[in-house]
Amino acid sequence: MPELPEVETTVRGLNKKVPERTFIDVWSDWEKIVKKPKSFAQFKKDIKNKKIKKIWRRAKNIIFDLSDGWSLLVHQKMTGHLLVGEWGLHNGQWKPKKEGPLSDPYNRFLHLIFFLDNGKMLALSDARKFAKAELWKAEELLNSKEFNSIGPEPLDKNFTFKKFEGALGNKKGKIKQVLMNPEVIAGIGNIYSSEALWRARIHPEKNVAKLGEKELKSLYEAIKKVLSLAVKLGGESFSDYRKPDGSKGDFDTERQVYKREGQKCGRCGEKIKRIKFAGRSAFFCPSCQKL
DNA sequence: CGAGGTACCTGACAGC
DNA sequence: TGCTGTCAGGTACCTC
Repeated sequence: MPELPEVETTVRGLNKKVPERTFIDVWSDWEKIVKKPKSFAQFKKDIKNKKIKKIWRRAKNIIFDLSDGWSLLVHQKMTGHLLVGEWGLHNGQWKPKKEGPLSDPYNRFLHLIFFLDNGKMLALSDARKFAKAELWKAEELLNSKEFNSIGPEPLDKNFTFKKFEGALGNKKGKIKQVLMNPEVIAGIGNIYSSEALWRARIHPEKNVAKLGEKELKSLYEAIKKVLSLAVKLGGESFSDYRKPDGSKGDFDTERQVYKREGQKCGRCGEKIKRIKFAGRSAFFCPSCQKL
């Protein structure tokens, strides 16, 4: 699933394509994907004729500011991604109208499609159906508990080292797990936590309380660097994630440890290891990242 | 409160 | 070929 760089890439792509467009209709073969309002029929009714103003994100949530003070929130979760293009229905299957990036097999799991007033469509492809869409009154969303419990944005200008230290605060537990907690810092998931820790030469299982000032500083820098590099490259597409035009992101060349078990560390040549804790895989170099 | 497990789902792939 | 098991980018919720 997309992490911060992939979500940011999606937002930037959408902002080039859909502002000023109006929703004409919505289709779904998995109505449960809409969590708010509870009834899909109501969702359909509510979103009709709403105009898209701009798209932004908070953590991994994508928010469409709509006319009349409404907001559409989409979370892509593990395998979801938003696409803009044109599809046609053939024997119950949506097929892209033109050959190209949208024909990529990972783009074929369309479960929610918004029809726009220019003939194009905004579609959510999601193999695992974990993604969600919610329609909010903008003010209600901004004041919601879930929205306000999200940690600071690591690419914000005001995300200072002090703020980073403050976010980690007196957290206990393994650093990788803490980095992935959305209430601590926004947007970091399994890939970029592993990648940042490799760059900072910190073992993923190191206890937060045992990190020295120097380690914290290099981790802070590593997080900002790896995330902004990934944004610049349009994110990671080794699996399901695709940009809004259906094409792949280019972070793959920079991937040092994630999903590289058994391959050589780009720094010291040692074999990358995979361990499991907190129900997730962690990848690291046992020689560069010691406990 | 923290840690750990489960739930939500389906597809890709490895191994037999 | 086809079956089985493992793994998957997230996060909410439950229990101990």
